Amino acid sequence: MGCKQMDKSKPKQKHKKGLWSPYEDQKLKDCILKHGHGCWASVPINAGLQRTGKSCRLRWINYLRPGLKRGTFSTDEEETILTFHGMLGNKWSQIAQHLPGRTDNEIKNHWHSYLKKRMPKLAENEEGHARTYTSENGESSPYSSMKLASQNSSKMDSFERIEGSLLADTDQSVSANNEFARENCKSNFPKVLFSEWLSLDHFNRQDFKVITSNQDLSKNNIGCNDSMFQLDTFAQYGPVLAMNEVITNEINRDFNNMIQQPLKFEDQIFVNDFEEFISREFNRNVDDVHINYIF
DNA sequence: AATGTTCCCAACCGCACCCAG
DNA sequence: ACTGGGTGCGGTTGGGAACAT
Repeated sequence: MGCKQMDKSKPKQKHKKGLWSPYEDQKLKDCILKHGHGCWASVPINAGLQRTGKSCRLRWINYLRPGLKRGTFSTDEEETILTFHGMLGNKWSQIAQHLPGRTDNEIKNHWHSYLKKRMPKLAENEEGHARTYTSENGESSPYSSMKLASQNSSKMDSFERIEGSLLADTDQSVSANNEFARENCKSNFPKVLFSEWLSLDHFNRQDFKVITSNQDLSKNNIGCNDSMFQLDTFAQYGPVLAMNEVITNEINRDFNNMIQQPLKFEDQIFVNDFEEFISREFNRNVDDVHINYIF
């Protein structure tokens, strides 16, 4: 860690609280777009904001970060929340990893506002043949047996494929899941895939190559045959981005300048920069440059 | 229209964890 | 081994919008 930009000799500033103004948002956004966030404690100083680094981080993650979905949750998203809440309990950040563009805070709020209230109904439907599932913290989820029973659903399939080895190795699937989630948080599991302007149908071993800050990995070609979820094979390679090989060589230098460190979730801002960069440099409509998030 | 109540969401708070010194 | 700073997470709260009376 070690935030070298911090000036510890500075007298304690009175930090502003409460809602963020559009002006503050812009300042924070500009600052992070320009410098990245690096050490959050230094962000308010760099941005000239009278906020704590913690507050800046929260504002960025929950509101300003590119790629965030706003608006109401789809039925599919709600289903996902219910499914993973049944498995993980109140592990909002882990649940959020399965809902691209949604934040843990948003999911948590949605849960308390809507989904929790639906639980009694779901539980009623389950009455009589409920096999209560107990999460790691001892919470029982009356609806989770239903969810667990639906492990053949596509969502569960994809989840299990990603976590397959762990789940297969133990009958303590809950702890395995949590262990995986912990590891997943710590690891540099690929967070983003540039599919560029090709559809995923074009996604194959020839078209794509891995770019990484790790030189040892940069030689590897990694691809997949048909679906996004086979990208779990990427996991073993650490931080990766995949993109059309046609543009790879041309942008490699600029890309490496942009990303000096392994990717973190918050580094999606660089992705956004990169998207603009591609569209500008290669005369593509920015709408045709697609980014797919992998969780 | 005025007032009271409920609901939702953004943001804060406190704690745990990690890591460098 | 200990300490202190930074980060991330989950619980909670406060304010404002929407709704009811």
